Amino acid sequence: MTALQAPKYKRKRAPSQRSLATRQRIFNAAEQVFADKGFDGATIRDIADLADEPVGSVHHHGGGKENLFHQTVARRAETLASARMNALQNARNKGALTLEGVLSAFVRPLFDFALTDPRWRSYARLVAFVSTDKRWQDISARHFDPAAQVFLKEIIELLPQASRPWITESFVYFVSATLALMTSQERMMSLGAKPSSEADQIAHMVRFSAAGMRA
Amino acid sequence: MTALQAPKYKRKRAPSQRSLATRQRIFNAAEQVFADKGFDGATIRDIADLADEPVGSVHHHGGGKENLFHQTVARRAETLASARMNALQNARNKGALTLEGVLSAFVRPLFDFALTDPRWRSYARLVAFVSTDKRWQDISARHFDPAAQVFLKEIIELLPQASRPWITESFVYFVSATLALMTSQERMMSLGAKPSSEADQIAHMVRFSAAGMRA
DNA sequence: GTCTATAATGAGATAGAC
DNA sequence: GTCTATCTCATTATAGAC
Repeated sequence: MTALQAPKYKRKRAPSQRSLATRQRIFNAAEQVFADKGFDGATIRDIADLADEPVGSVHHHGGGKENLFHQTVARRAETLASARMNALQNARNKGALTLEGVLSAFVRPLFDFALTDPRWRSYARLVAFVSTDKRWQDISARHFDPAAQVFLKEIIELLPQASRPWITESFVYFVSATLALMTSQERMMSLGAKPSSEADQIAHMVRFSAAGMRA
Repeated sequence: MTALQAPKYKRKRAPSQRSLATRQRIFNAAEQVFADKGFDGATIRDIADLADEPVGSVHHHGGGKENLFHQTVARRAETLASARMNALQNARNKGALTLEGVLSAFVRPLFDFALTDPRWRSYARLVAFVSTDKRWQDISARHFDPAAQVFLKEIIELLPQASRPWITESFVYFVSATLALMTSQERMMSLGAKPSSEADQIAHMVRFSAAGMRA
């Protein structure tokens, strides 16, 4: 139940186009509902309604609520990890790496994706849920930690005078600020900030975190 | 249902000692269970079991799940807000305010309380839940924003050259780092940090945030 | 105020016709 | 693969004896 479900032993034949389409609609709906209400707050029925599918269909494709959740997170994880690694490589190619460059490479892909596909915005909130709930630590470790480790290593090289725990703790604060950026727009406004443009906010957050790490 | 329940119109007589005691045990249990599992994940039965009280009793004292949640958050909110204001005043009395001093005054009371009463540790996690879930924005605005506004104003005076949105956004990152400090111990370890002492971590976090704000 | 029993609802999951 | 109907269980909430 903690492992991702193994592929079916032998698939008799390839899934039909229609099957793939409903499958996608179900996962899109699951992504949005889980992002909006969290795992416990979401119900299979919410998802079924949003996908405009019968409840049984959600079970069929998802294999149960928990499994559906796993798969929903996993679906875009690889894409995100690759994009982050690519961004890091691009930053390297442009000359000497800076701390800001590394942090940007970690953050930007998520927001760039969201610009063209709003579904990535839901996925980002979903990532926030997974990252903050101890219950999903396994998922987090499997899908997000590997990339985090690479970035962490890069930061350590850029800050040779800083201690290892300092950098790790700082990195966690950086990630939490990233999640806050994705989820706390209302909170900022309730504290009286006129909303800056998102691009500005990202730049701010990166600057904030980089300065914090160098302290 | 969004407002805190009004005090009973006319209480016939004062609650007995025994009643007050069970009431406290119920709220202590609610605090812990809500902090561990969140609002949706928690059940009245979990709370009743932990308090060693019958389910009906939890309903009687709590007035329904949502009301119980509100009250549980409210119970310590005033104490926390006052302690923060006192800490700020103490910092002022010690001489010129520094940014680090202001941030410490905001963060430390929560951890100081937790040192002598572990229940405050649950409450801290509860605050994290409330602060990150849009659904509880009202509670957050009522109980935590007033103090936040005071601290925000102080920070604005200390950083006259910084823009208002910059400071607000930075403050949100600071708060998110505070919450991460309270909830992400495991995450830091899974990223390979040996745990620093809590006092060190708090000092780190304050230094990180102050440097970020000044950037 | 306390506690037992029970109502009423909504949840996840499954069986089986198509 | 799809979809309807149903099962089973856990939940919140309440009624009413003590």
